[in-house]
Amino acid sequence: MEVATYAPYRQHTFQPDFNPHYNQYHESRSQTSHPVSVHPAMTSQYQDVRRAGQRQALQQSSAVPTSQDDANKPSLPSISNLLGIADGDRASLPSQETSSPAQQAQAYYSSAPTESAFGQGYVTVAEPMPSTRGPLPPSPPPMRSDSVVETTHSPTSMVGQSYFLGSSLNNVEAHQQRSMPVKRHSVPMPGGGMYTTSPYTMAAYNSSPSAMSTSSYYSADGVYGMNNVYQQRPLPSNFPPVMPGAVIAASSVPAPNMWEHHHYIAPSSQTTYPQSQDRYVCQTCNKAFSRPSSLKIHNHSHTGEKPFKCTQPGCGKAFSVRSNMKRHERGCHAGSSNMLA
DNA sequence: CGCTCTGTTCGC
DNA sequence: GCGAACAGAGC
Repeated sequence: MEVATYAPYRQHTFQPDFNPHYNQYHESRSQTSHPVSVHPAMTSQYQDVRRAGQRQALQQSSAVPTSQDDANKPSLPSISNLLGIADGDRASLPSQETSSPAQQAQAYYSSAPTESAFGQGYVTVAEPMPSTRGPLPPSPPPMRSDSVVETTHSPTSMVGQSYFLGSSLNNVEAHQQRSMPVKRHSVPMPGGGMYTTSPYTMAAYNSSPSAMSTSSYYSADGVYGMNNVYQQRPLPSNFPPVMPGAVIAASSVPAPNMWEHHHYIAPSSQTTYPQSQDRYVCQTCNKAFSRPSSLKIHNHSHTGEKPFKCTQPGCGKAFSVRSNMKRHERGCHAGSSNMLA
């Protein structure tokens, strides 16, 4: 398993999926107005990755490079090390070698992200990743369940990380669930636009309830507010986001218990990460927001609630966002005689 | 300092 | 034209 895991890992190094921090940044708007944050860049990257990731995920089963291929490919140094190790292991483990690409992919996801820092620590929010900018790159569906299982093994100390993990796991839009067309969603997570990811998300949460409860999944403490909005408490200021680099470094060390290493490293890397910005995660789609009000509004998209009704007499249109309603009035009823204003 | 409101912007 | 998200202004 470990060997297989490494190879895939490399491949996905840049996928936002694994980068909770950015994942969050959901979607990204290719926007322009966020000069300061890294998110935009990450976002665009993320989107690209996301799409590519989806394709990749689909292809992964067939496209997963063999260990040898990986060795030849340029990769992060740490990964190379891992690969080298993995290769060595493979020599001794023929069975793994023969494993199908799909299996490898699966192994990769499950073990890397979840078991180890990837899943939990690494996913933290630098926000965004699992914010987003979150939204993230696509992670193949198959691994989720496995990864979850792995998660259960992680130490409770990972709590904060776990929280993010959830958010990062999928920023899958509720659309999927609702079968509504997704727009920009980004997902912060791997599944990115992949609707298939939604299942993962849920699977991740549900599949290992015990893990969540025992591990003190951050969201567990959250409370559902009105409109099904999940009210999460802001992350602790000292919340330790794990840097991917750190994780990689950790992973580079061959160890039976990967998560232990990650756990160890995570703390040290905290200082390097910016405080998480998106502390409020939509429980439905795992999308993270920096403001509770944003989360509330976002929740309308899931509930279908449209509290803002057009004031125009003949217009019964309703909107989930007040500004959209105003826009509507300005644009559609600008000339209307009934414009009170 | 944190939140809500509002306007702007992006993507469809 | 509309849904959705973000950032700034104001409280």
